[in-house]
Amino acid sequence: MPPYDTKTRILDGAEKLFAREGFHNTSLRAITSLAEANLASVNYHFGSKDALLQAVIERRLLPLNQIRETKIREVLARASEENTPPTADSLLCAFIEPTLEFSNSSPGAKDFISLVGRSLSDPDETVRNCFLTLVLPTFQLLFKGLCDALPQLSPTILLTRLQFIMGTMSHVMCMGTLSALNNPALPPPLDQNTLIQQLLKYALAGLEAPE
Amino acid sequence: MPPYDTKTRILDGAEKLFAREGFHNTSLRAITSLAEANLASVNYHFGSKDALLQAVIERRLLPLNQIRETKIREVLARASEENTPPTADSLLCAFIEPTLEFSNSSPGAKDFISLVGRSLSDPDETVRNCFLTLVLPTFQLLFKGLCDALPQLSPTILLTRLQFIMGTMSHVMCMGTLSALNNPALPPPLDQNTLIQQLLKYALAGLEAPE
DNA sequence: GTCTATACGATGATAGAC
DNA sequence: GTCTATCATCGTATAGAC
Repeated sequence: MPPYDTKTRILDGAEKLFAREGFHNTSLRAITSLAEANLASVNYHFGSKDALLQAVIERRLLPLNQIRETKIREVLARASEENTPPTADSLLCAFIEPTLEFSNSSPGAKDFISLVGRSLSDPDETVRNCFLTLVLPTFQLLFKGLCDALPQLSPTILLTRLQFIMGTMSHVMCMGTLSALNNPALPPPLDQNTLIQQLLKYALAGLEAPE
Repeated sequence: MPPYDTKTRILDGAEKLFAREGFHNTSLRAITSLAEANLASVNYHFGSKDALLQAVIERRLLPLNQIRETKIREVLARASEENTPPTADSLLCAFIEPTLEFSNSSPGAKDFISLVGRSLSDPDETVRNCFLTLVLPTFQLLFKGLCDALPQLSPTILLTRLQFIMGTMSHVMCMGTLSALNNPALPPPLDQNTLIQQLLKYALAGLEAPE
């Protein structure tokens, strides 16, 4: 691996291996060997394997959520300017679309996306909380916006459906590296751009369904 | 643990621990100590830890899928009797509702459901394939029925949306044992029955959205 | 401050005695 | 069928070199 600093080399190696092999199936020895670093340097720089995962996720998710929040705030500002409620479509778009652009921005980002997709349903609470804590502010912003956009729906129902959408998203994000349903009896899968477009349409219809 | 046979005691213990602690965080020693069996008996009866997981999943998923398939075939038969296409609503219902009844049928079943929810997005391909192979026949039956129910949608789009629904379902199934989004700023979560009802409504709206 | 070498307890797996 | 003994590998901790 190129001669940038050890900490970054470890982060890059861990991101790749965690996403491809899973957190628990990736040994620190595999990471340090890929990153050309010493085994003990992980504990020196990050403290533990759990903390390394947290660092891997934070490095990319914080900027991504910042983009999402900016876009959501833009939608809210435009709506308040025109004195109309924001549309659910534009809000959902502001949350989902940056994921796609981000995923195409670098090779490591694609690995990262599927890693995040999995983190949401990881049995280890440490892993889940690491992810949930980071998205909660963005999630709440989106939720408040949607309450204005769809006042005919109760907040409880809205929150439930928003969680459904998170489930759908995390599943789609995982599927990036999955070769799962390639069955000859079934039609071939869509490319990633159309997939995200379809996801938006599906999620919006489910969100707006009458109560 | 009661004196039924070792194999079953191991299956029960593994089911509970896999679901609660996750597959990789559960040691064979923890399972055998809970099942009051010897460490080596796992490898004797099942061959490996992976194979044990497969056995745990198969034991419950095969009967569950049989119920699902029976219900789906009933819907298809009724429709063909009346010479009308089946409704997407009744098909989706036949697939999703048995999950709920099954989950309430025994304490072990509830653990099992969240275990299955996770298996779908497990980074380990062995784990995923173990699950996917078992649902594929049921999935294909459902898919064919939906092609008749919603002829205005192309099979590719239909399959994509069906995968979205699987993602949503697996997320909901996980959430059973998750204490994730309990935030004071957000409304409290729904009970499981209403949750499934809402899931059905959400999934149906997403499935039927215009193309 | 960074990094290395090395050691420790726990894990999944297996071979062979009973 | 069951158990004991043993093995390689895992995450982690620490002492000390640069």
